[in-house]
Amino acid sequence: MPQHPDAHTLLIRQIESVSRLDEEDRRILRTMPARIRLIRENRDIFHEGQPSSACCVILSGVACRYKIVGGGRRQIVSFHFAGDMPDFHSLLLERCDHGLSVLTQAEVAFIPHEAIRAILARRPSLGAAFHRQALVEGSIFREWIANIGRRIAPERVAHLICECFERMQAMGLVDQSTFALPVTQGELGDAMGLSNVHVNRTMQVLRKAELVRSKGKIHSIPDWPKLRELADFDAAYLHLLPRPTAQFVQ
Amino acid sequence: MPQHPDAHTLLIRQIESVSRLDEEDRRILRTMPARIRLIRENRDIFHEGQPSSACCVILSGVACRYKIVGGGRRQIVSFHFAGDMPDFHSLLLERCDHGLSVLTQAEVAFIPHEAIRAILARRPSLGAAFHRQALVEGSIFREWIANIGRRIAPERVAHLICECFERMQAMGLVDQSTFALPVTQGELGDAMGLSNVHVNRTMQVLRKAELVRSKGKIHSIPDWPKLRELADFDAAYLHLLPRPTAQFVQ
DNA sequence: CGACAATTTGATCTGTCTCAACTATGGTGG
DNA sequence: CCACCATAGTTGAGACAGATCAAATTGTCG
Repeated sequence: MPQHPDAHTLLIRQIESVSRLDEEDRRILRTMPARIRLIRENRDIFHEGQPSSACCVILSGVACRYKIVGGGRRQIVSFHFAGDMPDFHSLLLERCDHGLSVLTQAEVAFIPHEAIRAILARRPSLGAAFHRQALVEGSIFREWIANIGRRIAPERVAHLICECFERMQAMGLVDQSTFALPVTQGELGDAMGLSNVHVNRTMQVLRKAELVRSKGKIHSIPDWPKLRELADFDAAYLHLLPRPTAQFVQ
Repeated sequence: MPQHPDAHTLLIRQIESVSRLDEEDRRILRTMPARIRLIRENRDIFHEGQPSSACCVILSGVACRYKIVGGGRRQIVSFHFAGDMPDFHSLLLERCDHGLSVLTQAEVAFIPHEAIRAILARRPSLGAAFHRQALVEGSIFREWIANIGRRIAPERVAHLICECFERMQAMGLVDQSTFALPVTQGELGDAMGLSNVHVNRTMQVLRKAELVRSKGKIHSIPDWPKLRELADFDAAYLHLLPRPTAQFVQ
């Protein structure tokens, strides 16, 4: 299964989708030790309240952060793909206010806090890069708030699809207009504040309008401008850097 | 009107509600130049897309960040009170993806980016404090996502009230169980993804249940445990430090 | 006192949820 | 290779939370 670049390459690629690094930054990032673990579908990487002594990097598969609100309802607050470090915050915040779990089988690398602290102390430019990551993450959260608060279901689902597409594209996880989003409709619903049933009906609408074509969990977007328009999607909030020299050939 | 501590004191108080600073940190923060402006009700401090060369600190009044989604619907993504610096991100992110406006007349201090960059370069501990701020902000955003996505109106409104209460209390803006939230019901609705009408009806429910008592925009909470329970509110996500030695006497 | 904004009330409409059944689909063991 | 099972997707019917529209009432402030 490990048919993908190593942990450091993925992490660096992800950071560089948003921040500029120089050769020395990359070199130092590569000095961090990483322990790899394979995690089975639907397992938690950590759960709410749990302290931790390492940050993780998703190498393959999809993870999500979620909160459980009164009555056991679940809200997914973010999705994470290869290269993402969903729990940098554990380095600076003691109590974790949410869970992190894996929606598909996934490989995950763990980097000890001390290793990260060490490189941050040594290289302020990396501190700034991680700080920028946190700010971009905040920006994405704001967009989700607007999406859930003020958009009706079709726009909302379309918007999420656009976001996943753009983020995965930045990581080289998209082939043409086709990408894998191995997430059930129920999970999509938990992310968008909708029921699984309504996500299903909404997806049908999008498919009938030829805005999305799906077989199983592989989706393709035949008409990006039209989807984008329906979704009211503007990628600016992702703060992606213009693609470097454009070769993500692994 | 300026019946409040100065910009630096407020900013320091706010940072210290979440991060530990030492004497030297505080001293250095006080060296930053701040230009004060009085901003009239409902004016923008900046709007989406606008670049900026200073960060602002709210000294009095209430500000909010908002996004406009297709069709002109507005979503407020955060409220800001005295001491808050709602646009630290402008230091590290070029394009701003949202607007910042003032809901009441407000005094706002502007601190030039260079001044902030200078102190961050000089004092890594302050960099970490601002980084922590960003992470806490992210945590609050996540809670808003869960609140809007998965809670029904009464819980949702109650939760927002709890959050404002706690945050304002941490800044010494609460008297007993009474605090001023000078925000219209329409604005509350824009923050919670509800209509003004429905906020109105929901507030009536809360009042009838004796969970909130309001005269105008002054609210008090007669039974905190009960409100907290209805709201499913757990302040952990605010990551507030245990109140220092407890004297916020200005 | 007048004017304007905010709150409140009523009536109606609609998006989305819930519940429940049914149908694909993919993985597993015989 | 197929039968079986569990999981996810799909469909239908009914209920309800919350939106919308419009009017009336209550501040609030010059």
